[in-house]
Amino acid sequence: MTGQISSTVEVARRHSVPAKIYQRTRSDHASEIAEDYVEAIADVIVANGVCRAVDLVAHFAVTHATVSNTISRLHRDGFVDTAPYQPIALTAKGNRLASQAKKRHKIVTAFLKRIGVGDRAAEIDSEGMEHHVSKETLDAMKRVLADGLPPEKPSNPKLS
Amino acid sequence: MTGQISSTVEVARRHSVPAKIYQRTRSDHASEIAEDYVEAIADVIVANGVCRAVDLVAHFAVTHATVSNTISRLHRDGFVDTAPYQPIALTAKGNRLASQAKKRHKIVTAFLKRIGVGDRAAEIDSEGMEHHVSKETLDAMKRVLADGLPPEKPSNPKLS
DNA sequence: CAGGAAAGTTAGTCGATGCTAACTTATGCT
DNA sequence: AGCATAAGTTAGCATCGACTAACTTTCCTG
Repeated sequence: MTGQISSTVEVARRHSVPAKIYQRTRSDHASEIAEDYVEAIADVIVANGVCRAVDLVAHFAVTHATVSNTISRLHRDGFVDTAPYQPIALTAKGNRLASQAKKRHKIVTAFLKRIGVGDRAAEIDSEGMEHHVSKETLDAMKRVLADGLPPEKPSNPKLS
Repeated sequence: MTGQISSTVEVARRHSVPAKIYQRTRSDHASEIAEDYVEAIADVIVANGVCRAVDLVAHFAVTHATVSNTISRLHRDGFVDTAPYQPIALTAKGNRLASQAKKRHKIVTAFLKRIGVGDRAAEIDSEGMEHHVSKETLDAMKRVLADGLPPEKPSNPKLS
């Protein structure tokens, strides 16, 4: 999966930024659903004591079959602990991922609200954005929440 | 594709926010790649006069085969205009999407830099985030860029 | 202008994510 | 206890996005 990529990236270095970026974007994709699921599972457990597949069916608006498949993958990848017809629990690994995702999610949501986005849109957008926010950006958001906007950078003095 | 979703969403209304959100996330997914591609194609055309598949191979660090497939889909969906062994042009529809994506991308990048994210991370994160930013959030970003942070909402005065 | 390299296409494969349909297991209610 | 309904699983299919391998077309260069 990495063999001939290096050469392609090599070529791409002549270009502005990209290439590597899209690699990242793609591999992230895989784990986005994992994050969404473990986060949801954690929420349901808090709310109901246990999490059943049917809760996720409702949460994600997909069919039972899809949830079943996805849970299998999560189980295969060590995020959840479950057995046929049993409730779904998080493993340590799953729990770590869930709480990390939740933290990030909260910050992004709070940040969006802080910059003037309405509650509803903030909820929705943070859902999509959270998976693409790097540590650096997250830190910047935290700083803004705590201290407000940083001073404007002197990068465009010639413009004024 | 919509038949039994309505009933599932119905069920989901008992829950907090979700359900519909994830529907959106999924259908967005399809168009994310379309956006990335038309944006890249537009850039390459500006830079080189024409865009060939090989330019996209470099840009996205994927194989020729993948680009070929993707271009076929874009053609099928009316975003690009091309023929075998010919350069790739954007249709009116493709152009519209490209310039819209580019605009959004620029705003997100500028915004991230403004809140203190480094150039490199701003480029990378905006790539992933741009597809998940609603008009409302985009407007909020524009306002911050123009006028700074809005006054803090009176929602948490008890906290201070 | 011929031949080879570069560019592009096609065929076949894989995994993720979704679906429907059909089946099995569990539960709950009378 | 016994059956209907709810919950969960399995099988089979489709699409997308990626890959490799093999082939074809273009185009440049000697």
